[in-house]
Order: sequence, then C-alpha cells, then structure tokens
Amino acid sequence: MSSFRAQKMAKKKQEILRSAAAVLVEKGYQGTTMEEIAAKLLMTKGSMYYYFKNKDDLLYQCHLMIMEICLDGIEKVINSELTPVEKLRSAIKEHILLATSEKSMFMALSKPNHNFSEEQLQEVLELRKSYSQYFDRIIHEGIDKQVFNHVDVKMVRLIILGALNWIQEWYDQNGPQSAEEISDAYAAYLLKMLMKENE
Amino acid sequence: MSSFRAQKMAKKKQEILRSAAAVLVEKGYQGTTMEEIAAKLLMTKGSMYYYFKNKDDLLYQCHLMIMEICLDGIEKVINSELTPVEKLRSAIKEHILLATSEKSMFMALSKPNHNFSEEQLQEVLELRKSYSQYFDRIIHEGIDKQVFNHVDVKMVRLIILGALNWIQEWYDQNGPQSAEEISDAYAAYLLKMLMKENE
Amino acid sequence: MSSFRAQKMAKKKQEILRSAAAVLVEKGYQGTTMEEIAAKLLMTKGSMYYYFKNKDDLLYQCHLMIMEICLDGIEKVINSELTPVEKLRSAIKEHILLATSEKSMFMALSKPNHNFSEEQLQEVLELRKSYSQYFDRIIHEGIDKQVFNHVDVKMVRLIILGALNWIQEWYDQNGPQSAEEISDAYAAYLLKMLMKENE
Amino acid sequence: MSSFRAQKMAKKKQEILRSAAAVLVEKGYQGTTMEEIAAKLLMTKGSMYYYFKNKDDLLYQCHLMIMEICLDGIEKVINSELTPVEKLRSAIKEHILLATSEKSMFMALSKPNHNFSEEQLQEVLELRKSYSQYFDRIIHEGIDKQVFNHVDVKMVRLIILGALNWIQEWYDQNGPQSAEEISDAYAAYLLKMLMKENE
DNA sequence: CATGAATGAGCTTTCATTCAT
DNA sequence: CATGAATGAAAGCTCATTCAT
Repeated sequence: MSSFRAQKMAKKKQEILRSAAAVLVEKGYQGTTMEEIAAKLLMTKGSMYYYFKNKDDLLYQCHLMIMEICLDGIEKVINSELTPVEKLRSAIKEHILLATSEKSMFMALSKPNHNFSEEQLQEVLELRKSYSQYFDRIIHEGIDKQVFNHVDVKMVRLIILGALNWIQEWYDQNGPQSAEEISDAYAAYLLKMLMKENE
Repeated sequence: MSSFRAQKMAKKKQEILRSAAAVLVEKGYQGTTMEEIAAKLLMTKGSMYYYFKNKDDLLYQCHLMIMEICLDGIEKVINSELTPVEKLRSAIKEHILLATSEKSMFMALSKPNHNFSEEQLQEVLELRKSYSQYFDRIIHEGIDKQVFNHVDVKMVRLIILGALNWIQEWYDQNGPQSAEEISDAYAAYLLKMLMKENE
Repeated sequence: MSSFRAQKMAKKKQEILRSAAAVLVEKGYQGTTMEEIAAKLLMTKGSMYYYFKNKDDLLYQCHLMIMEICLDGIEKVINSELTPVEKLRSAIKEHILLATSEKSMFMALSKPNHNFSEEQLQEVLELRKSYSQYFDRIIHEGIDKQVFNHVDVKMVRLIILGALNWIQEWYDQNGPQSAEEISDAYAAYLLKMLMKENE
Repeated sequence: MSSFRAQKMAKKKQEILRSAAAVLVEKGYQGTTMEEIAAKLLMTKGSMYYYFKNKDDLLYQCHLMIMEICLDGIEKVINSELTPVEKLRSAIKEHILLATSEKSMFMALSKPNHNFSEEQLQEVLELRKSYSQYFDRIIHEGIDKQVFNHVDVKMVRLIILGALNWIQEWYDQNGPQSAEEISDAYAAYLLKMLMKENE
C-alpha cells in the first residue's frame, strides 16, 4: 500500500518541522538556515527538498503545525463541561504550558513572514483568527452567563493574548518561576479584568 | 564652530536611525538590509558607513534611541504629581501612543539581536530593565497608598507590558480603533487587575 | 569508501590552491580576488567556499602547500649521500627550479599576510624556519668537513636565500636564460662565498 | 612669484610621499588606503587629490622618489675616486643603509604595480635599469682592472641585488644585528664571488 | 586650499536551490 | 531516496574618487 510510504513520509516531515521550529524560535525567520535545520537531524540540506518545496513552504507548514497544536488544545477546553471561568483559566494555562514547554515553537508565530504567498498568509491568518475566536467564545459565554462583566470582548481578548504571547520573550526554563506558577498567576490576574467584582 | 558640524551629523544619524527602525519593524533584523534603509532616505548604502560602523552598530543605536524615547516618556509620568492610578493610566497611554504613532519602531525591540556584542546587549537589557522598573515603581506606590491590591508586582507588570507590546502585532493605522480608544480601553481593563474591588 | 570522496575533495582543493597561488603571485594578497581564482578553474567564486572557509584560509593553505613542496625538495637533498658542496649546489638548483617552474607560487611567500591569525602566522614562520635551517645544516656540515670557510652561517644563508628569492622578480619563462643555466650560474657564484680559496 | 607656491607644494608632496611610502612598505599596494596615508599626516583623504591625480599617481611618484634617492647614492659612489672593490663595497653598504634606515620605503619597490600606465611602468623600469647598470659598471671596471674575476656580470649583479633586496623581508630595527654590521658582512661575502682567489 | 559628505564599483561571504550520481 | 557539489543572487562592507562649500 502506498499509504505506508505516505505515513513514513509524514513522520519524517513532522520530524523536520519540529527541528525547523526549534531553530526558528532561536534565530528568527531570516536567521534560520536550511543547513542548520538539517544538521540537527543529521541530514543534508539537499535532502529536505524531497519533503518540502522550499524554505518558505517548510516554514509555512511549521506554522500550520504549531497552530494545529494550539487549536487542538483550546478545542478540548471549549468542548469540555467546565464553567466559563474554568474554561478561560484552562485556556490560559494550556497556552502558557505549550508556549513554555521545550518543544514550543511559538515564537515562530510572531509576524507570519512576508515571504508567504498570499494564499499561505490567508491560511495562517485564518487559523489565528480561529484561535482568537475560541477565546472570544469563552468570554461571550461568561458574559451571557453573567459571571463576566460586560466587556469589549475583542479588547480583552487582545490583552490576554498579548500578555500570553509576550511570555516567550522573557521566559527562562531555568528561571525562578515554573511555567505552572506563571500560568496560575496569569490566569488569576487576567480573570480579574472580567470577573464581577463582588464575590 | 565644530559643534555645528557635529550637530548636523547627529541629525543625519537620527534620520537614518528612523529609517532603519521602520524597516526593522517590518522585516526583522536579518531581513533588514542596508540597501533598504538607505533607499528610504534616497541615499546609497555606502553612505551609511560614513555614519555607522556597520549594520550591527546601526541597529544597536536604533535600539538605544527607541528606548530613550520610551524612558523619557515614562520619566515624565513618574515625576508628575499624579496619583498612582493616574500614573499607571498615563504610562499605559503613553506607551501605546508611542507604539502606534508613526515614529514607533517598537517592534524592533523584541528579541534584542544575537549579533550584538555582549557589551551592547547588556546596555540594551539595562535600559529595558529601567523601563520595567518604572512600571514596578508605580505599582508599588499604588500598593503602598493602598489603592492597589497586594499583587505580585513582577507578574502584573509582565502582563501589562506584554499586552502593550503585542499591540504592534495587530495595530493598523487605518483600522476601526484609534490609538486613543485603544489606550483608553487598555488602561481601563488593565487597571482592573490592580484596583481594590470595592467601588 | 569514504576515503574516495575525501580523496576527490583533496584533489580539488589542490587544484584550487594551485590556481590561487598563480593569481597570488601575480596580484599580491589584496589584489587576489576569489573571483579570479575561481575563473581560472571555470568555477564560480561561491563554489570555493565549499572547500575553504574563507579567503584567508585559502591563502594560508596555499602557503602551507608551497612550503611543503620546498621542504620535500630540500629534505631529499639533505638525506642524500652527497658532499656538502654538492648538497648546497643541489639545494640551490632545486629551489630555483621550483621557483621558476610553472608550479612556482613562490612569490606568494613573501610577507606572509597580516590577515593570518596568530596561529597561522606562527605555523608559516615555523615552516620557513625549518627551510632555512636545512640550509644552515648544509653549510655547517661543509664547515665541519673543512670544505667551507668559517663563515657567519646565518648571514651567508640570508644572502643565498635572498638571491634565490629575488629570481622570481625578474625571471621570464621566455627570457634568454633557461632556469637550468641560471641555477648553474647561481650555484657556482654563491659557492664562491664559501669555498676555501686554495687551488 | 609663483615659484614660492610651487616650492611649498613640492614640500607638501614630499611629505605625502614619505607617509605613503611608510604605509606602502607595511601594507603593500592594495593594502594601502588613501585614508591611512592621510591619517598619518593629519590630513583628510580628499585633500590629497589636490596634490596627486589619484592613488596610482601617488604611488608612482613614490617609486620615483625612492629610486632617485637610490640613484643619488650610487652616483656619488660611481663618481668617486675609489677602487672598484671599494666602490662595490660602498654601493652595497649604501643600499643596505637606505633599505634599513627608518625612512626606507624600499619594499614598496618590489613588483611595480600593474595599475601603472604603460608609460609610468616604463619610467620605473628605466630607473631600475639605470640603478642596475651602475652596479654593472662597477663590476666591469673591476674586471677591466683585473681585480675581479671574469664573471657573468648580469648574473652576479642579480645575485647581489637579490641578496640586498631581501634584507627588508627579515630586517628588524630591534634585532641583534645593526644595519652597519649587516652591510659589512654582506659586502665581505658578496665580494668573494668576484675577487681573484689569490691574495 | 581643505574638508565633510556622498557615491558606486567591486570585493568577500552566505545561502537557498538544483541536479547528477 | 539521499547527497556531494555547484551555482548565483544578494547581502555587508571597503575605498578610491568626486564635489559643493
């Protein structure tokens, strides 16, 4: 069956994407070289062109992969039976855990690169939008159920995601705070923007 | 007077830095070329080496300039007679206004580049730290005066600055919200994290 | 076998070095461009970076190669069964033949370049010293065997090597004197500085 | 009188030439920059174009100046009342003294640069030839007067000049041997090639 | 006259990409 | 499939040269 081959290829692709993401995070788009990505996998530069059309394609797929992981995470939250408060708390924690876990390649996400084709760019933005909308949905749900204040949903979501995305800029694996602690604190403070002020 | 010449040179340097910052924001460090910076000023790339030792130097000075502008802004706030609440609100607004105004070259600030010499990196980090500390000071003042809750100052400050810095990622000059509106909303919501919960 | 690949690469490296040496002789260090070295081999300058880290590295290896050829030549002479007189004559002839033969890239040797790293410079100077010392050894042997006068060995050696090295400055492949004739004459005259003056 | 101006200009030219020669010796033709030459004289790059048409011109004149100094030296020797032996000894000493004296810019002489115009090149070669011929003349005189052996004059002269010119490659102002000692030794050994072998 | 400023040609170097084997 | 080797476009940088002031 050709599906065996296809599967094997998909595995390899994933491997490459992971390696690429790691370099991407550290060096940025233009600073990431095919050589370096390949080296991490004990491959040669040339080989990667069997799996990906070109560098842009590779990095594009990299984006997709990361976004999918994120979306998987939040979808699980959305579909759970939690209260809005707990959902938002979970979503925040999930995001931070992903963003700080070693394999996280989140940073690669900022500024989806200009080298992307219009089509690719649209796809990435679409996924981002989906992700945002999941947050919006949680917030709306909270407002509807009257546990959250009547806020400007978009603004609050932008604040939350901004705060979350900034974490990679300063997070240090060996720093004093664990990802766990950070996510607890963040969830607590950010929820204050939303919660009705009586207890 | 030689100071005249020097002044003229300084002016030109500033011009270049501004141009550099603009490109930097759009293309990122590695994506920024001397050619492009120069082209915006109708200069040739060769000319830029009359003013700056090399690309790294140029971009380093770029960082310094931006940071100084930011620091000037917040220092004015700090030294004002405002209440802590108003100070924080002002600092947030100031930051957003700077970050969204045409002169904003804020984005250039993320990930101070790896090409910086150790010395340069230290200097940049030092300035960033100063900026952060000003926020911390305002928060502390609020806590001392019992208008703010007893929060983890560092965490809250990271949330605030994260939210603020993320604005450049989505802010669109021609978008529906003015910088003014955004800053009002941001200030309002972010302050909720801090304010005592009685009305 | 990987040794096959390695060997092929070594061959190519040698080819490049030879080309480099030729240009080096004609244009001097700073005047030598990667482009020109490559052009002679119908390659592109970019390709050369597959074989050598950079221009300095290339030219450094060039030095090493030439010195090794020289050292091989004189070592054969040193280890022969010839009398000191014949050894010196042979060494002189060998040097001139090498210096004038098409493979001569001798001139490249003058003024080992300032771009060399301290380490590289030391290595080159070390090899030069070895070469000089071989001449010294022959002279000493002649003195010990009482066929040469009691001379200041260093001075005489400097005179000899100076005279030899200068040949490239004026030697013309198509000139009236063959390398053979030149080397005969040089050997004869230079030996006069050393020979005992009896019959 | 315009001759006053002319004289002043000539002085300045000489100054520049001296500075240029110094740099030339150390860095080689391509390695010498107008900037560096100017810096040594506390001038600016641009100013030098008032005195010299371009870099090649400057370096050409540099050659001329040096050659003239050399020629002056040997002409004095030639026209003296010394014996051929003494003349040759003097010429050798003179050359070495010039070549090692701090102001010596001899090294600049090797490989008159390819950037010279045909005309300039001819002129330089002409002067060199003159210099060589003076040596030839001394040798011939010695042969005629039967104090020198019947040698191949050209060969011997090439050996002598080669040995002399090589000195700059290794001479070190602070080395163990003084220029005086070196020139004594060189003169003594080189003369042995020529002297009749009886006493 | 001297110079500050600008220019542009030319160099070294990097790197995505290709392709024969 | 994988890779060694080559390519060429583009970048950073240097420097001789020019010119208005």
